[in-house]
Amino acid sequence: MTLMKRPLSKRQQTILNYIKDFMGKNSYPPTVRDIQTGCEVSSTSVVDYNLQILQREGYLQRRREVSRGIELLGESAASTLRNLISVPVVGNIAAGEPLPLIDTEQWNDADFDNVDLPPFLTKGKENVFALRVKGESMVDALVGDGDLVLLEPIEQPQNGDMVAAWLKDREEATLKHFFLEGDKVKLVPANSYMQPITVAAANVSVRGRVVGVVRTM
Amino acid sequence: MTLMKRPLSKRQQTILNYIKDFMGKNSYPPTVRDIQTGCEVSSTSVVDYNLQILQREGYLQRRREVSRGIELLGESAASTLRNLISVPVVGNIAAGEPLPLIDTEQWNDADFDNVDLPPFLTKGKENVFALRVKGESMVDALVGDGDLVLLEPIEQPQNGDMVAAWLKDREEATLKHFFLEGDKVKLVPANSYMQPITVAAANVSVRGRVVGVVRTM
DNA sequence: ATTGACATAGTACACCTGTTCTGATAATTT
DNA sequence: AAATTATCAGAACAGGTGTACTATGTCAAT
Repeated sequence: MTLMKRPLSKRQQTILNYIKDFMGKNSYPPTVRDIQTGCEVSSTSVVDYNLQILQREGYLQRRREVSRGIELLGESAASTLRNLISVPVVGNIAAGEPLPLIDTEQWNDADFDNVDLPPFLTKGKENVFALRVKGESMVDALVGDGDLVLLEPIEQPQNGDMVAAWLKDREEATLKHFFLEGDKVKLVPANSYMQPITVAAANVSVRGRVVGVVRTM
Repeated sequence: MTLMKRPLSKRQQTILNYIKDFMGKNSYPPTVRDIQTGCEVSSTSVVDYNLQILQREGYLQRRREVSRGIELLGESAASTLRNLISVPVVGNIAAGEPLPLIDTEQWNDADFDNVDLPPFLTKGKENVFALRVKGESMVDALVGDGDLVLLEPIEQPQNGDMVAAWLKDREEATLKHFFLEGDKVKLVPANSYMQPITVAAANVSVRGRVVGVVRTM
């Protein structure tokens, strides 16, 4: 199963090590000329030549025409850095407060704080966003003040999904399990000690499906 | 103790997020012109101007005359550069089930399932471990079946800490806020609608302090 | 109205940087 | 020995890239 790599020349080893070292120190890759002087090579073309080989042999990836366009691959990549997914905290969720409207297209990360989460929390879903829970009104959903609720923006949930919904007549935001029954919707709290409510379907505006909850103390 | 940073303008936020995003995807920083087009700025000088501010305010470091010479600092770097932290799921927590004893020294990651979490969830604490909640007996702590409770192994909590404790006489595991009152311990549920209990201090075996909760649906 | 700090635009320059070209040298194969 | 391949050297080019300069607009304080 081990990939059979043809052995690297001494110069190629030197260059590869230099790149690792450089990136460890500088947080950006070296230029061809950085490598040239750093490895005491007489010409940029030699560096280019050996970089091509290193790329062909799978040690790194180059982006053509891009300065410092070197990416280390495999073991060479010291640590897998980008396994975190940035999720914008687009607003709050509280019983009496309107749910922020999410426009997936134009949400500009700039406007929001972000939290970085591991992929298993976002389930690989696109466009996951987060709401910060304010107050104790969501205890029936087992979420408390300050919790972060992770939501996937959908409007047509499956029965049983936990959703964030806005109840128009009550002017109330809520987190409940969703069950469509004819032209009515039954909303069931996660805490089974508490009572479900049933409301007209037209009265429920589903803003997203809950994919996770995160709490820090 | 909080550092007083003057708030960033919307454009500065946009640029900062763009850099984070770019570095997450590309393993090298963007150029001024990458930022210009990516953030839809009309001029490189505007990017340069705002980068100077971001540097002055401590969000990043620039290397003069160096292409892509941007290094994110502080939390900005933390989110993109730091690795996920592997946390072992050492066992279950259920009312009627004994809490697994944690031996920090000899726990071998190999023996357990692990979850990879972002650093902000483990608060930089050492030896954080996780317990999987079984059953509905912890609803008073706002955790439900299947939730993951993150714990820092300590035996002497501060008053107010939420702890995982074993009540010897009842043979019961519980998650409650801890308050030492003389030779007794008051255990207060997170859900304030429910009643605290007071037991003899000798009867309480604290196994860890809760630092976070994670739920996926 | 005037000032001044802040923010943005447009343009230009000088150097940086990846790439290419030509040629040479060393190592290996035939 | 000849041919072939691998590696290196030097130079040059074209576009990339950080930076500087001037001008314009915004907005609050004077």
